[in-house]
Amino acid sequence: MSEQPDRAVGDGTPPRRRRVDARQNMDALVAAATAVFADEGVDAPAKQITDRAGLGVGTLYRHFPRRSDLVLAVLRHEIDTCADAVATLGAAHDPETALVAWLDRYTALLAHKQGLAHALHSEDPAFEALRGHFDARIEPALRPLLAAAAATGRVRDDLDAQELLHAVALLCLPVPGEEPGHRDRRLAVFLDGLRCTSAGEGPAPSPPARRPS
Amino acid sequence: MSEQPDRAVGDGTPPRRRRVDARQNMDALVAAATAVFADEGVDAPAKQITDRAGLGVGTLYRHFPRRSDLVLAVLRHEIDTCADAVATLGAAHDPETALVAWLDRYTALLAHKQGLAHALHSEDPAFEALRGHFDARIEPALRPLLAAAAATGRVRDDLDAQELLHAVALLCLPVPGEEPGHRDRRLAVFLDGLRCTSAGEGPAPSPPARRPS
DNA sequence: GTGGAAGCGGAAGAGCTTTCCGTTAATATA
DNA sequence: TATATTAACGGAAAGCTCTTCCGCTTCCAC
Repeated sequence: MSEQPDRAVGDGTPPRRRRVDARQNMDALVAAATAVFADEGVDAPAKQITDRAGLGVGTLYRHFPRRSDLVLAVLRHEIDTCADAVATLGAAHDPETALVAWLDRYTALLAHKQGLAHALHSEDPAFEALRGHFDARIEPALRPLLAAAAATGRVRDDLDAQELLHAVALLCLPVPGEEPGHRDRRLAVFLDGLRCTSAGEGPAPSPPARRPS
Repeated sequence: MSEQPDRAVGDGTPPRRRRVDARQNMDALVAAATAVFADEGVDAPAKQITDRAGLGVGTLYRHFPRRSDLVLAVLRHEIDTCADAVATLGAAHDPETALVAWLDRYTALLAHKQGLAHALHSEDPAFEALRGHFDARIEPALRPLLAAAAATGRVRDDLDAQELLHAVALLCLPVPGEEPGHRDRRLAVFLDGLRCTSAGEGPAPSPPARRPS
């Protein structure tokens, strides 16, 4: 939640401030990356970012050794804001309404930040830190809201917060040639599935899940 | 559905047979690719495939200029078999049961062939041919079955075959650290959403879809 | 057989990520 | 202010990939 500290913390390391030019360069890189990611997605070449920031590649890698460190720096604030929205919505609406409204907020984040949904599902270990922060902030925020909604009996309770987040994120992935409305429609179908089960305790009435091969 | 012809077809091109060594090499490449894809997914380096086949990279690119040409050669038979299963299931069951059973078959294909689901959603133009064949074979097969199921009134009719295929394929994508059962559970939720709407004509009762930004 | 085209192999070129280290310049200290 | 220290910079270079290209080889029709 906090930015990287400007001082080394903990055990007796000498208290040396981070150089201010270093801090400025980091900020310039984040600003450049924000612009480039918006134009070309999170897979844009590193060179493009460093050129835009007027810095060398070495500097980029010094501050952001893995790609997700940079993506995370760009998105940290928005991810946190999305997580914090759970509390606001939960206070203003009944649990079911709040859940749906928050999921709407969540899909907006995924849809608006081109490449975020994709990065979250990348097998590439370079994106681990991003997934880590995402899970650490979003999942704990959603959990109580989902539990409250399930307690009303109008939302199924056999899916945990993690699964719900993953499912929705998958459905937000862009499909190459598709029309714009499709994403919303498949999300609507999924949400209906999330609600229509009236069973309070037992397993969902859908066909038994197949064992994965 | 058919393999590439051994003779040039159509307009007056001279009728020259494909050389038999070329044919053998193509087969060797497909066999090698099948093995490598199974081990490492469809993104495995080309070198690995040619080494396994004992051929040069030039030969690979001569026969399969784009990656999806190779993926397609590896999977063509299984995709076609899956498409053909629609007719069999449709003849043996009522439409709703047949639809669910076929979707089960479809998810098995996506889950079993590591990387297929991912390749289908890749932005990379190198996978266009694969998507093309997929859409050309699978979508027309599913369409009448979905229409029949919708006609029973027990399956919603506001989603076309293409959208259904895409949605299910997205939900089949692997999520990096997740437990095996999750995929089946989110599919089950989606299927419930596909069924629970009793409205015959009107739009689904879920909240209005937001415009994508 | 033999001529010519189809096909082969791997070198070469281009693009990318990531590392490394000589140089530059910010900061602490006097 | 002057100087020593060292964090931080920049870009060359290494390493990986995909893709193209072209001289050489092999097959096939005649």
